[in-house]
Amino acid sequence: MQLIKFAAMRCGDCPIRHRAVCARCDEDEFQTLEKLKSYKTYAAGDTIYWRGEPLEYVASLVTGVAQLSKTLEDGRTQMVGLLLPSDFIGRPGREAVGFDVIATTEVTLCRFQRAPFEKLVDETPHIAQRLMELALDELDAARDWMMLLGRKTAREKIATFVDMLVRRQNGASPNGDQPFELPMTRDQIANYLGLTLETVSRQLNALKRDGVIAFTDRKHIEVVDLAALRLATGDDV
Amino acid sequence: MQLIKFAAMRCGDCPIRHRAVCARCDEDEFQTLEKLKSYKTYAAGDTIYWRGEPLEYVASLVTGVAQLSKTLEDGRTQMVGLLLPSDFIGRPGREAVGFDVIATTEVTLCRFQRAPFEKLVDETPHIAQRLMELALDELDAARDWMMLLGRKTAREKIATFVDMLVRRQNGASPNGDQPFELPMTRDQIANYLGLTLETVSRQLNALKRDGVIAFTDRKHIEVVDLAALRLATGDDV
DNA sequence: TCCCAAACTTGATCCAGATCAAGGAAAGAC
DNA sequence: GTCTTTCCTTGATCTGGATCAAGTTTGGGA
Repeated sequence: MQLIKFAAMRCGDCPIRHRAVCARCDEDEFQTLEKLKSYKTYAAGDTIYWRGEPLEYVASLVTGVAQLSKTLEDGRTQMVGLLLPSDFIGRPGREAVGFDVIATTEVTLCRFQRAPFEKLVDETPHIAQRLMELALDELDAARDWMMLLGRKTAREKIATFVDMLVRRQNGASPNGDQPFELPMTRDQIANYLGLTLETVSRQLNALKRDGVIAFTDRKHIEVVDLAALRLATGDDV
Repeated sequence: MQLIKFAAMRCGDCPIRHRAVCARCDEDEFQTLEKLKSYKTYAAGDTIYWRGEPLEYVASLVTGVAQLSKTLEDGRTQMVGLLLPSDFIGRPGREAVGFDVIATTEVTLCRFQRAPFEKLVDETPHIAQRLMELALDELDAARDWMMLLGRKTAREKIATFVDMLVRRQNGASPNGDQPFELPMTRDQIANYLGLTLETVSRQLNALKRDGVIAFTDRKHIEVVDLAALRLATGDDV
């Protein structure tokens, strides 16, 4: 179990140290955080927070993938956010969240109790600023997603999704054509893109037939023609 | 021309004084803002900022309605935000915006040059906190919009849109069945909801036929049956 | 007052993606 | 190993909303 490994980890060794909410903290501030933090691991499929539930902890996502999901009265669901390592859950001044937070894969969080964390935010401009940046990044991502959901075709949606994973997983690497992981099932992808799982399956296979991508296995994709993929997103350059 | 009227306005008399970015400012802070601010009015249809253009000013929207719009390579467009009075344009640490900002109706902005404003934000926790709150409100709205764009039917989209306008225009009033303004054309509504203008027209008239709403004229709607309207949004309670 | 352009409505037809349906492959469980 | 369940693929059909195509209303300008 990973819990033990993380329980002993010091902030200085943390894999998300330079991207998370604590990115700009100095040694003193880390000392405070060390005392406040606790790790917790969730299995794939576990609900981390229920919509409307009072938020006892805020947290950084250390490893794994989690999703923010909304549900309509009749059960239709839509993912409204995807959390990757270094993303933050919970906001200053918000007692609850307006969506369910669900572990997509196994997930480890670095958690802080909300009340003491908010006190820390008030006293630490570094952290408040970083929190603002993270919120603005999410807002930009949400707006791109609105464009995708409102106006893109199924093929464009899939291409955009694959392109996003390439960018986030390969980081700065130029045009990494090494295989990368699809961290979600077809059903979850459909939920993210406002499609059905059948359409996701068909469009992924269409991109493969057209020589844009290739599968290693069902969960691993390789981009064969990055230019074609970018073109297929429909985005303006 | 309204310019003259606004040019002379003091912050204390401002209609958006208690909701805008300056909501929690004290008398001293207002003195600083008075020196920094300038008003500017745009005609309906004018572009206030172009996507990617360096942002010389940040601003609060004082009167009117503006839209944030994204465009795909082939010209399809999607609104990704709607700015109503007291909403803020431009973010600390962002040099440019990722969308066009367009005046939907005639719009008056209260503008601040970006550099001195950012300096002020750094020195004034009130303003930084308020800016964070505004960003988080926009993020919540964006997420509701993602649900709408990804999973709602045309009728649900229209009902949700009308419901939102009722809530924002009637403010706290219980179930205001006085007529209210549709601040946009059918085409703009379509762009907001990820529909076509024909579908917007058909669904608005369907809601009228079903006795949910009534038209005073093409730009003014009255909610006849608020419970039916809320039901038609498809939202969970 | 009349004209014109923009905004809106309404009808007919089409199609992308949903829905319905039936197997097939992979990954745990025992 | 084999059983079971979950995940994925593929095919057939259906449908909500897009698209195409006329009109109609409205309001602003000369």
